[in-house]
Amino acid sequence: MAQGRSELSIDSDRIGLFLYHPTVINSFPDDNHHHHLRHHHHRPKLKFEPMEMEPTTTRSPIKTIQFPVNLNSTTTTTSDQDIPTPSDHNHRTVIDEMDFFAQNKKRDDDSKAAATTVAADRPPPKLDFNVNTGLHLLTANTSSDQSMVDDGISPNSDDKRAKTELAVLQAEIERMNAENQRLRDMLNQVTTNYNTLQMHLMTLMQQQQEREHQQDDRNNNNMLDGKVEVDDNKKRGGLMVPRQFMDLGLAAETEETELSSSEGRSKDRSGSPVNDNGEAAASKELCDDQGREESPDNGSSQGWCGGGGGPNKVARLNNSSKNVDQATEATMRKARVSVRARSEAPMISDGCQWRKYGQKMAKGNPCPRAYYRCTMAAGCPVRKQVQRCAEDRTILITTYEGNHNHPLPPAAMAMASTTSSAARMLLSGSMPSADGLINSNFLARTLLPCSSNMATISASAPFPTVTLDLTQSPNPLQHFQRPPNPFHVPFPNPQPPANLLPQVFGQALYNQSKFSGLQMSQDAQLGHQAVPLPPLNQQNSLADTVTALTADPNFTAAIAAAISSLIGGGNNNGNVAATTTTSNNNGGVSSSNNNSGDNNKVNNSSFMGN
DNA sequence: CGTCTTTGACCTGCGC
DNA sequence: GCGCAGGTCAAAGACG
Repeated sequence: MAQGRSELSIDSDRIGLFLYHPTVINSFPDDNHHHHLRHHHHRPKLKFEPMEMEPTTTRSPIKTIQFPVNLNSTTTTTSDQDIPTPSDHNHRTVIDEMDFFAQNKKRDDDSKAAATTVAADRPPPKLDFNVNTGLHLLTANTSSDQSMVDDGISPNSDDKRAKTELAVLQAEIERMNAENQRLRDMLNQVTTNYNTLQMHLMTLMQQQQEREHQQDDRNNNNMLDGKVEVDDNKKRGGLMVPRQFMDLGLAAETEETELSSSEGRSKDRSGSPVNDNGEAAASKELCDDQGREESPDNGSSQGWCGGGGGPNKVARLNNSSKNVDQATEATMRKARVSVRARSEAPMISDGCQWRKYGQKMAKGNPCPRAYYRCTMAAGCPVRKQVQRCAEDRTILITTYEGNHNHPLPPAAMAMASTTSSAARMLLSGSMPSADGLINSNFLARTLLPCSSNMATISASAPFPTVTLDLTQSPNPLQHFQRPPNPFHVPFPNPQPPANLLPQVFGQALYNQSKFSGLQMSQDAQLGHQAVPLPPLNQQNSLADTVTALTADPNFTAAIAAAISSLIGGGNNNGNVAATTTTSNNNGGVSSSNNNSGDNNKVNNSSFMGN
């Protein structure tokens, strides 16, 4: 809570209309969405065409035929082949399919719905079985079965026809699948780009706020009223979020107020800490004050109920759940999204409220690592670690882990969606591999189009981690990221320390070397540059797209609408789903006895604020 | 007095 | 089995 208060809150509402359409809270819902999207174009055909649509001559015979056939055959046909029983049902289904092909062969005139429906009544033609088999095979995906049945039963001529069509259908299906995959990738790219843009906007706004904030502080030093206002904000704490919800287009006033409040908080904090010793205290203050950059990570762990313990506890929680989900959840829970950003402000708020539950000196870094837990909802599993970069303490490294199990305020959506997207992609790439390796190519290409040097993937880390480096300005957004910032004093060099880049990119390269993606060779070539880059054409096109989008004042609305329509408003759903799962787990999680109580209190307050 | 932060202790996983 | 490091817990203190 305290942090929530002190955090600089950035009104993301202005940035995106996602607010009401949180796209990425949960990875699973997204997956579903993607899946849905994947087949969006074709599925309807599959379901409905067989009966009514097929006959239509307007469509290409191949497309219309393919899916209808598959659907019909899947359930009934499979049984036919497997068990060649002369049951009426089997014949009927076969007949349907047969007629369907017959139509194709004959042409379309006869076809129409009548063909399918009527076919059921007709006696099964001789060839039906063969054709049916072919269809069935397609649906079954097993070529072996197909060949077996075809060879044995069908006459040569018909069999050849069936095979030919089959081959055509298969090719078409493959093509469709490829197209679906492409569409999925495109959607991911668009989503990620959008999220990245949001993050950049947040960063920019934060910097601007810092400026304003400092100016306000100067002014406020002479004006007590200003402080009073700040104090009010502190007391309100959670109200900040509600305000953000309410005022999508917050005026500078709000920001200033929040900023000033954040300063006050930072002061409070600096005073509160009991110092062990001079150095420690100094480092703590430095880290604590500055170490609040966030991005609610939606990593994607539905099952992770966040209760106290580490993976072991997670396992315990998931014991009751499905085994399959276990592995997935565990993997997802491990997925982390790290955000690197320069920030002199005491903290940056993404709209979430956090409670600090621990601090630890990490090896190799003089700055302590702070552990925060999301307190916006009871049992929210999301945690974040905040630590300053050892090489450049002006850089805040915030690592998010877990998935929010509650609706996020608009202010939190930007970071949440960004991190969740990154985590989701990370997981999507890593899931197939047992060792948690990541398809860095895909992810990098997805993340990088907008900012080629912003995103890195680390598979060598204990957990699959995506690092979003906001310390560098992406090409398309340079004008964005580099506003004259008087408060950027400590950072004469906007670029990260020279010794830092090798680590980040070297890791990415190392990871890339592990993968044999389609563009492996390309990445390898790019590897010399230590910057994974997407194909130039893709890069350019995306850059242009991003530029165009940014130029459009309504781009966020357009994107949000498009994505939300595609995803089908999974935001809240995802949250809800996560909540239910979490609630179950919470019992176990509550192992953090006192914490649970604290969380509840905190939650109440936060909700009241909301 | 309630809430939040601090911080030492504890737990767990991992490598040797 | 031991030690190390990361991560978490929870009592105590600080703050409003």
